[in-house]
Amino acid sequence: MTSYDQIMKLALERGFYFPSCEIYSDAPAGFWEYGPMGANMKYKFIALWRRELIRRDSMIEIDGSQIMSKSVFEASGHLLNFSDPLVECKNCNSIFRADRYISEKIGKAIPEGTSEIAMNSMIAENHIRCQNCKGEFKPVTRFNMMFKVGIGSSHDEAYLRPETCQTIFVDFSRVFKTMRGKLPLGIAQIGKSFRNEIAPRQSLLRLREFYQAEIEVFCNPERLNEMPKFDEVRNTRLNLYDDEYHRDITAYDCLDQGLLPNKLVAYYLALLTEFYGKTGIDMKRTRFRRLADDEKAFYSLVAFDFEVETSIGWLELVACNYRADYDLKGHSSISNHNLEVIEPTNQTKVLPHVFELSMGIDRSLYTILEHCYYEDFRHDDRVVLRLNPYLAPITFGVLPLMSKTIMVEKSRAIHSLLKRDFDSVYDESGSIGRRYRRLEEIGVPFAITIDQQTLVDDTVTVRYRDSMEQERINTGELKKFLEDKSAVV
RNA sequence: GCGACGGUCGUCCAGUUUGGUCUAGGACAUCAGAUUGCCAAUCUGGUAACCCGGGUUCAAAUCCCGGCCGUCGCACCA
Repeated sequence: MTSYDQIMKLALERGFYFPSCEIYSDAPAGFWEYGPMGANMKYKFIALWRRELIRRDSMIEIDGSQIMSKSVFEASGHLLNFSDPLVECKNCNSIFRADRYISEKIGKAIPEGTSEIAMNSMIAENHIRCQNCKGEFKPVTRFNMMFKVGIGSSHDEAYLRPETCQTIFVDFSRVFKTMRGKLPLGIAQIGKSFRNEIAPRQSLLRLREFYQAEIEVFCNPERLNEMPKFDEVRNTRLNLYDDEYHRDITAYDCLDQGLLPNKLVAYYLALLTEFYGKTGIDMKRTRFRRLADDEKAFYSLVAFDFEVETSIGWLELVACNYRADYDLKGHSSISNHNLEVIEPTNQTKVLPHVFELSMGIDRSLYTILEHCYYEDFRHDDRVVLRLNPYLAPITFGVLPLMSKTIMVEKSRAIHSLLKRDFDSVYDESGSIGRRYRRLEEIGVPFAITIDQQTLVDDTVTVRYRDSMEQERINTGELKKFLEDKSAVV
């Protein structure tokens, strides 16, 4: 069984995630639910993200609408660019990407933005037919990956946002003013985005409805190397990959050797590296890959994907795009609002540029599960999810050594003292060994066991998931003990 | 979206070839009880499934058609 299958099995059996609407046979692909364990883990992942990125860098966070008006996506370019021209064979229904197919057949490049009409004439003039069955093609159509929705009784045209950042851009002016912003400023958002993928696959890795955590750093393009806080991360080590690997190289050296364009970009890539280092992902299996021009999104000037190696290959977790003034310029022009801000040092107006860190939460959670999954062949092949305590969906379990004794009553009392401060479970069912194994499998880092001695001196044992070692703790000190042990370090 | 293959308890699998013996079987998991009392012990009992819709037939998990989902390949992935 591959690692992906093992994680899938664990997710289904233990309530991390499972298909949406699964009791109905018309449940569409690409929609998944987080069960109790997955939802808890997601909350903790977000808490870590806030701590290590938002608070650390003094960013500000908003929470915007998922449905946005048509004009937003005219301005953002998604109505035009976020779609593919397709041709379909009348005979065998094969579907091809129209521009690429024509260009392949006539040996000439088809420019972006070529109209459907023009492409239809090219097909006719060059007698292009289906390569599978020689059938004729239906007229070229466009498939837009945004979900269209109708608002109100008149069904006014609007769309589910295909990326969370568009709300940040349209809110930028008000947020910047009301929060007394100064460049560079990170504005962040966590939420759902929606893309009508043609073929969603692999559970959490390619969804039609998914969580993003996006950070848009607004900056003055003239001052990308004025970053005093860069010194905090100058020795942070990154893995870069362009034509060749540059492993374990400090942020400072990346700049020095011209591998990264400026201090602002280097600073945020380093910050992101430090964040992911705390998630339990094996950083030796990660890299920032610089994208070639033909791989980049239409709005991106320079792009680095933060990728991680998993059982199904390299997986993109974060897209880091230098979007320049693409978005603010577009929104400014379509909305007729001036989105420039004042640069305080010389009182000049500037339209900020944007460097974006666009993180896929679902993919990140999957990767954490996979990298933390461990089969301990020295102890009955036990399965241990070695999650960092601050990301574990459950922090501890309370277990009476024996059921049907006064230990049960004592255990419940101890659980009551702690359950409001932590995510926890109480379990008296089955042998003590079986209960430890159940907790290990869902990554519970600590097991508190109430035994004979507890009744005598009010101490309990705390068992560590990974080492299986135990230590005795006074019940009065448990809360502090657990807080200390599950703190982010 | 195309093509190939597949879909049976929470999970994995048997049964489908050759329709009836399937009131659908097993393992693990889970629940209750007994027993034990610090690392998946044992025993007893229980809960629990034929992806959905239509068709053929005296009879469908099994054959046929359509849909949905999954895996892989192609294409797609702003």
